[in-house]
Amino acid sequence: MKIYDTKSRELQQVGTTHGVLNMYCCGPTVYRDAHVGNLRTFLLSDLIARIATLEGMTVNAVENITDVGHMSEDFVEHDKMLQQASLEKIDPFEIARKYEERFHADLSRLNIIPANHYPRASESIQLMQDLIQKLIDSGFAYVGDDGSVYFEAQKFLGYGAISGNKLDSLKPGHRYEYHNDGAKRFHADWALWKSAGDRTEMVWESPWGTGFPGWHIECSAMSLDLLQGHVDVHVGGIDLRFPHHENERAQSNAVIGKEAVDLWVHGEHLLFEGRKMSKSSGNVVLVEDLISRGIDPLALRLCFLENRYRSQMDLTWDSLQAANETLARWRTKMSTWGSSPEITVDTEIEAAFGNDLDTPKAIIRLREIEKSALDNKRELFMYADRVLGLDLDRPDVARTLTDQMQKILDERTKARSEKRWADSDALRVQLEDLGLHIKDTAEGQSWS
RNA sequence: GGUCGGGUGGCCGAGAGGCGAGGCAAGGGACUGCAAAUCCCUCUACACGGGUUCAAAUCCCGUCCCGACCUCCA
Repeated sequence: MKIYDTKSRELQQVGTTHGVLNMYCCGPTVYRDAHVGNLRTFLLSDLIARIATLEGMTVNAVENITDVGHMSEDFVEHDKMLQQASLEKIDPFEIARKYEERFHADLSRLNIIPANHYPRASESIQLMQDLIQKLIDSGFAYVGDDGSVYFEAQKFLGYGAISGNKLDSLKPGHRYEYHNDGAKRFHADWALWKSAGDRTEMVWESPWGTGFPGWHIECSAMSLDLLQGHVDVHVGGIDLRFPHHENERAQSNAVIGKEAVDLWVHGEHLLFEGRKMSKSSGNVVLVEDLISRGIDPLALRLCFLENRYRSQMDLTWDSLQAANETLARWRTKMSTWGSSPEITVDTEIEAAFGNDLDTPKAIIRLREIEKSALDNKRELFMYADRVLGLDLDRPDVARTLTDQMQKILDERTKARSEKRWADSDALRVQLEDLGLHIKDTAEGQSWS
């Protein structure tokens, strides 16, 4: 399979190390629920893993859980984990565990296959300290007079290769208020270890005093450790391209003396009703919100798959509704096409998957197959679903009827047999108001 | 100011020099007691101005507009 690499800005063949595809994905920060935009990125790593598996590779996927650190890059008092903890009046670690659990539940509702490892930043402190020490020893990092340890950006040649930013053109304080506190030697230097200051929660002892890790170091530490020093594919949201991935690359490469990551893959952002989904825009949508509107979470997955992962996509309630109906129609048709669990490879779909995850094309092909006269539609759909993960072979769930529903259904059967159409129509409206879909056929009415 | 990516029919969205993707919505038809579901049909576009070419939505130049990132973010 080929995929677009942000660093080289072209399609690259996905490779393996000793026969295993080592993939690292920047995971969630667990101080709140992941919204559907966050989930789009995690779907991206799921797609890569599924396609690689389908192509016969073995996948070793790591996704970190950020439960400490990075939200306080510049303002200690604004640490989001600690803020949320004081808001919910529980221990910050409990907050982290709570939202981590909910994160896994959301992944499962979107049929995202779990990664092999979910390392927590808070449990990788020693790894990070080891890495920081190595960076100090090799002259890439220094201890500031504020007790924090900083990475010296200018020491790493090639800084900016992923984002295209150059150190010279990074203006200090272009969008944020730059505090020259004197500890950093250069404005683009970043903290590897932050001095605790007044903080008493989520802090650790270190050779440089009590403190907590900077945001970027956790990904270097965990990926180098769990993936034996080499990442074949590194996944994350487009916003992480700079500074997070730029800094991560500098740290990792400085430690191992070579390129730690082969391919950098970035997922574009999700807009909702025309605007970037974010807390500040007030348009955050959770998986819960879909469910409460009667939309199958896998309809969201279908919406995502109908758009290229590298394009910003505008999600709307209309598109979710349309996907929900398409999904229902496909499942109904699948059940009329038999019950075989067999798959048949469709070469067009196979090629689309291998060509930079062209799931939109795969879905177009699926619609074509749906309307065709082929007699192995089910097998072709089953094949596509290995990657699409839409549970296309899920049987219709039998609805449980309430006594009231059963009573109205019985009345309507009677009315229909007596050709009292006005009564029949009125009863149908009643049933529909109760949430049933009524179909009248030659054999009588059916409901779902 | 720097770095990315865009502007395609009522809407969403592929395509990347020549055969008008597809979906949603809408309208018409078949089916139905009427519906629903399903199936069939219909409509049609490439931001603007130049240029290259036998041929441009696609390439080149210019203009306008939009979004993202530039030290919080998936």
